[in-house]
Amino acid sequence: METRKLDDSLPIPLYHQLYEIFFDKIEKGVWVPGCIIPTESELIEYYQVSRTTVREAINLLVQSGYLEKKQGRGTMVCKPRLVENLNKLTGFAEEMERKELVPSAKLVHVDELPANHPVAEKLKISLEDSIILIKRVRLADGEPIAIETSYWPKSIGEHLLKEDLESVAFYKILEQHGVQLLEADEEISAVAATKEDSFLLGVKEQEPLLQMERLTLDNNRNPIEFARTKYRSNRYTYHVHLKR
Amino acid sequence: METRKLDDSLPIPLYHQLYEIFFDKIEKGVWVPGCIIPTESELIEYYQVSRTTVREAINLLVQSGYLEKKQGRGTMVCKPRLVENLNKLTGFAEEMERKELVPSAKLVHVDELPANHPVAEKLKISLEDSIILIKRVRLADGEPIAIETSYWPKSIGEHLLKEDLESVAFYKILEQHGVQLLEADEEISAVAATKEDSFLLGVKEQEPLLQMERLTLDNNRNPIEFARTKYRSNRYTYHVHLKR
DNA sequence: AAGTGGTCTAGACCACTTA
DNA sequence: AAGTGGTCTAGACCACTTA
Repeated sequence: METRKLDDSLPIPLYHQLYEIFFDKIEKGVWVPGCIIPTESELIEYYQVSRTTVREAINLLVQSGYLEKKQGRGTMVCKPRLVENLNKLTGFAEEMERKELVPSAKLVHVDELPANHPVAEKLKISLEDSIILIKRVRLADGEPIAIETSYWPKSIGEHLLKEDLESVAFYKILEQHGVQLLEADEEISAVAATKEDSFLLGVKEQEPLLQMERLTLDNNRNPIEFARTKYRSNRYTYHVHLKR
Repeated sequence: METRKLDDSLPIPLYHQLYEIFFDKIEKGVWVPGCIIPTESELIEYYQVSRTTVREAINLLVQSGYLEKKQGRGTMVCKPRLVENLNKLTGFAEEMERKELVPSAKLVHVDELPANHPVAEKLKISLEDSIILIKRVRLADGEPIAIETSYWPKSIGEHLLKEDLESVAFYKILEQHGVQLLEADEEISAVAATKEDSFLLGVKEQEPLLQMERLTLDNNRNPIEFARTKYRSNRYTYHVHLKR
């Protein structure tokens, strides 16, 4: 039996106190995912409040995805959301760790490019500056998943070149050097595997690959990275969560 | 003066009819961004409904970011969000209109499938129910861009079948019938064009296409659509905005 | 002081699901 | 047929903003 009750004297609205009580029950597993919670009538009776108050509390939990209502059937506790890390700016390594795969990298090529290179414009590189290119094959549990070609302003890229480029999560390194990532825009398309792609990834030539071009900005909205990553489509799917 | 009124005989809830009226006023600029809309009392008086009904309608618009309430002051129309069209759940037609292209559709196939079809599980279809399949080629400025195969629970799909399937934005139709879209999850991958794809889109066989599989949920988190859309990758790029 | 939206009650009839 | 949540009404008192 539940002991916690509502307190009319608090400045917190009753429906919000109820919301917290319900939230606790879900968190603590008193209300088990997949099960029907008590009916509105029962909650009204038990907590001695009006239907409006019960419904407001429940609606808050429906909106945040903890409960699901079904007319005629009842109100159910949702299974905990599996992901919700979606739409977050992460690097390959972080993403694979989330999926409980072991990320690694095989270095293909490093270069320093002059400021007249096509990507200089995206990176807003000044004419005296130059660009660091790092091309790697990315693996998960030892299996090649993607080819990642990243371009960095020299001031940023220098931090990376001091590290072991085969074992490194670039974004974590940069954050350790005080580079604060803010956001990124990506363009996603489908491309055919070139001869080199097919060699590096072990796929057939012309096989469809998922290509992602990303421009990443720091907290001052200065570009710090342009990257083109081509994924083996049968090994990697891109997830997006959209709201109306 | 406004002429449009509520119709008690419709199967659409009053608060939803009110929501549509208010939505129109915002869309058409009758209620100007930054201005305070009529008070709850005035709306109650004018539309002859209860406060609950007015508040439910307004809350829908607050939730979708069109209105902003302030206790003691009133309810204000929000300034239109500049961008943030990214990561928003829109249909093909809405998306093309935003890009100032003229969207259209060519119907390929319509069908009713039994509840033992593989997508029934995604749509949480009960065994007595069935599934409406609508397959269309989507065009922008008359040029084929994508093949869209959508699956709907019969109760939802029926609304669509009454419409001209070649000229229609499905999501808008559904919203007119009181179906509130909430969110969607998408999986994006690259696939090779099949023989049929190549015929419908006018591309070579095996050419890489960008494939998007979307499961759309309504406000009660019930699935209302599963859709698989294959885009010509040279004509369409998917944009994503990520935050750290 | 007057007017706004915020919270809350008590009640009614309905559509939908389940037994 | 009984029980669920969905919709709707009429009313009350409150906290907050503005004049």
